[in-house]
Amino acid sequence: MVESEEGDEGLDRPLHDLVSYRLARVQAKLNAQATRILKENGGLTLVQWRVLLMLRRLGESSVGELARETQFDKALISRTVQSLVARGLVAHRDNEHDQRQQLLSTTAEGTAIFETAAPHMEARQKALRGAMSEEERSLLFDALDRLEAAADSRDPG
Amino acid sequence: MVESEEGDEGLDRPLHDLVSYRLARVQAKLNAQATRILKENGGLTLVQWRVLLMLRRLGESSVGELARETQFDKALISRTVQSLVARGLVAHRDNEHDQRQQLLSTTAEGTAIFETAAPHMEARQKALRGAMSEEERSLLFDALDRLEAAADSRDPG
DNA sequence: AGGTACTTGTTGACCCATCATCCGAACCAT
DNA sequence: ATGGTTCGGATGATGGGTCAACAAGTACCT
Repeated sequence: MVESEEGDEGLDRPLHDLVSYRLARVQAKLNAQATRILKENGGLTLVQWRVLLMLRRLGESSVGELARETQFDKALISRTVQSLVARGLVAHRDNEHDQRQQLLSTTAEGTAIFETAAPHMEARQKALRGAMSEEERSLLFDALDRLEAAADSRDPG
Repeated sequence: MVESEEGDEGLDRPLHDLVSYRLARVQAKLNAQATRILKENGGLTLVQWRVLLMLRRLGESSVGELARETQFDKALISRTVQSLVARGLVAHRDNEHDQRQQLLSTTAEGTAIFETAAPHMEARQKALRGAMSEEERSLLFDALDRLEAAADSRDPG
């Protein structure tokens, strides 16, 4: 049932020893921090921010493209784009080659809001990178890769 | 506007280089994995699982205690406990010393469901730990600590 | 006792996130 | 062209997660 030496391998460990728990905690905090920064500097939500960021990188793109690139659910992107259009931060025009999709782009106002938030988000990203050395970050990313792989396996046992 | 040497310090990096983004991705996957395992083995949600786990560790406890120990919001715990009571997995009795709180404990059925899920969750936890060496894990945890600290600072610039 | 402040838990509102489903458009067979 | 399949996107439902407001209980203080 369990390897002979470790009766409390999993569930009786203190929470701060559990990988998944620690990651969840840190991620929640990072998320909260980003959310707060965005709220205070332009009033974007995190997903709205990511969409604007991605539009800025890709130029005119469709909902599907944004979903793929941001790795967010297409339903989430669809709703977020609607909110951005409603706020006048994103414009859409028909794609004459495919009536199913609309091509999205940021408006001048969208760019303005983006640029309100951008320096703060850049500073944050820089601070996060600064919390580790190059070596550590590469090690961290490596470990994350392996965790991600472990999370993908269907039966972890 | 930006430090002289690094025009693309933050926002133009590919997403997989962004710490917050990577963590979010991995955490989402781990979460999805745990959610799936629990759904298929007893039908608990992740929060319900954590509550049952904590009750098993702490014995009879209040909503507030559970919130503190799991580090979840008390509102979330409150609602989760309600769902567990509705399903008959958790029992409550009045605390005669403090009329505000009820003391919660798992029922026999709650324990049974917990034990259905437990081996799978243990195996998962073990697999996650196994994805790294002791050294790497300690390094990872260290890095996470610093990220957490960075996330706590109010202005990251 | 009465007043005040703090604690405990519930509720409502809101956003994030995922899943299933549905619809119209597009593509592709025969 | 017509029928089937796939694709792009929208929508509804559900649960996670946070925050603010609130009611009731408790504690303290005089």
